[in-house]
Amino acid sequence: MNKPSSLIDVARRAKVNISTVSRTINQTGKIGSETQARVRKAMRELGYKPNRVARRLRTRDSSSHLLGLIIPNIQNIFFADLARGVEDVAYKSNYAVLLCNYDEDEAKERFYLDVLQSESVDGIILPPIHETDPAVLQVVRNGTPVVCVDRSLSSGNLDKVEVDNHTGALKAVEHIIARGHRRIGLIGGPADSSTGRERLRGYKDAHAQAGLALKPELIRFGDYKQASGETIAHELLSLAEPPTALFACNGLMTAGALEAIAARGLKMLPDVFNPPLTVVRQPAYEVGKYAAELLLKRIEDGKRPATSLKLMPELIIRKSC
Amino acid sequence: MNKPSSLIDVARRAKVNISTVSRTINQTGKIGSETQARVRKAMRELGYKPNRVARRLRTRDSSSHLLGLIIPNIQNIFFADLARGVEDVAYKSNYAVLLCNYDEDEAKERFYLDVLQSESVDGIILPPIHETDPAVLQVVRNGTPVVCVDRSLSSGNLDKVEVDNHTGALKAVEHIIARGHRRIGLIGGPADSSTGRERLRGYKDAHAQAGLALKPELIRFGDYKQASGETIAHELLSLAEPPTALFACNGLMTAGALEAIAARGLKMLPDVFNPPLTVVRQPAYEVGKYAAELLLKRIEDGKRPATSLKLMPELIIRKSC
DNA sequence: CAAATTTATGCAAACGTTTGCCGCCACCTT
DNA sequence: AAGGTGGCGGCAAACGTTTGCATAAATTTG
Repeated sequence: MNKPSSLIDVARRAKVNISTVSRTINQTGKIGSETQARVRKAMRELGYKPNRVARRLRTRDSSSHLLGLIIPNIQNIFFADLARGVEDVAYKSNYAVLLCNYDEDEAKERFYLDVLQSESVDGIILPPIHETDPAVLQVVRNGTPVVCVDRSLSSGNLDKVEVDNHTGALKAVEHIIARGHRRIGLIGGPADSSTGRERLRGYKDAHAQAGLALKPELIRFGDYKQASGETIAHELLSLAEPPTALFACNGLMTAGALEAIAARGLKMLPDVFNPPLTVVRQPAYEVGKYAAELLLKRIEDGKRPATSLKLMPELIIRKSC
Repeated sequence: MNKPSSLIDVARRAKVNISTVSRTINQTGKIGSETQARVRKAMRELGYKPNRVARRLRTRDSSSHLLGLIIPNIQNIFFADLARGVEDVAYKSNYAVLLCNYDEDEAKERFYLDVLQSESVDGIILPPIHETDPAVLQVVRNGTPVVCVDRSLSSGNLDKVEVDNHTGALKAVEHIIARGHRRIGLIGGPADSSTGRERLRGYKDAHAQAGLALKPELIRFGDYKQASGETIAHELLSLAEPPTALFACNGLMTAGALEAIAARGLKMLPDVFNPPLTVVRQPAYEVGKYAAELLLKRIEDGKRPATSLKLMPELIIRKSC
């Protein structure tokens, strides 16, 4: 219950002014070495810990050592990995991370953007809710450094780090084709998401490269949630001429599709339909890591040109399930 | 780049003193309704957002509207779910959550405890690194509300919410026994973790209840990581008289065990060894939710008696893999 | 050796709130 | 008519820092 010691306590004990203490801590200004030693000793004896809140209030520009991370849902492994990447580089630079889940809910996103600004975070990392997100643009206009991840913002040239979804899908479908499949079902992402569109493009390009015609009945769009993967898989497998392989556009829909396959598995001869499970590993941790690095650089130098990173996903080829 | 408006700006525009504005916002003190209306109008017009940092600096006691959450690793689904539970109730009460991953590293834990105190969080939720965690006790002594989750702290009667690991393991092993298994391999948690010990006790009690003798060679301890699950599963399956079922003490070790089984699956006749995959679902989200609720209550009333919740895990019975 | 410069430290304002205290006004009560 | 009461709102201090400016001492310079 004893309240923590402040600069004043340290100053009193070291018989100096508080500004001297502040300057020894921050290594700013000229302070004699013997004075510094005395101050340090006092700090040690009192167990002094600087108050980040006061510091944050005082210094408008950077140095608040706090980052904001706004993501749809931490329960999604992609964002958990991403968050971990952010947190790791933040920790290395003595930054803490304020985590916000916004559930693709614009009201929640706005609330958190307000909170983060109100907390004077040094910068914010987030996947914009859609390509022209006015709330985010407002924040950028306020001068808060922002790095976009996963998705991007059409206007405003911001730092961003994305995954090359087109190439990822392309390689995956190429691989499926190479394994001899000719009828590949697509469980796509929402048509209005950039990630969904890019993956669709990869699917189509792979077909084009192989000289394979697209079969419209094999192409369906879900909403990135498990249930839709299951539904669509059922639909596809119920076709008169079902696909011999499926390409699902994210992890949750893949899980749903596997449920569907398992449910039908009993009724089907295993070799009639034995889908090879190959996954496109999103470099989520790396996305977070690079985003945080970019953000820290921008915090240090607000004038540097915006850089845009595109990370390549990895194709992981597994045996059939 | 325009700096945000402050109480002063609002006060000027509404032609009142800043204290009047503050009091209208916080609904404290007596302010006439027409004055309030004028103030609100000014706030709206200026797009005023209160500065949480200044507020936090000023008010030592509670009302900083910030919670700290320190967990081993957000990539662990258990903690991701827990974090989500915390965040959801925090959001409902207009709190934000500062997330810290400490990786079971004491230095990191100390760093983050310092940061959280330095940020004047209203309270902290964490699984203590071990049962007598001096750093955490120090924080408690400083008067910061703390709620323990998952594991508990031996001394200091704190609010805590845990999972009933003993019953969970007991029910799971009972279920396995009921399915006719007599040789059940245990892939246990670390012997020095309370969760590991409790689950071991459940395993043993289930055997005792069924009048089954324990076979020491079937009981092995891992470290809750995937690799150890795989290694131990291989060991167990290599025994002259292998177990007919396995009970792994957490999700990652289960995954490792499944890898091992899959790797051997080709060489084994499927009906010789066909482990039923039944899982004990930890109510992680609920743990986080209740912990946050407890914490908010304690923030409101520091004198309330410490309450201790024990949540029951759910046995989810699946078909064999 | 006086003047100019550098070095080391103190002083006090500012960041944006909250809040105890005081005063004003209007309305009752004797 | 004098005093009391209560509603309303202003004044200013405080929270713990950082930092521009002033100043004293020490050092270099001409």
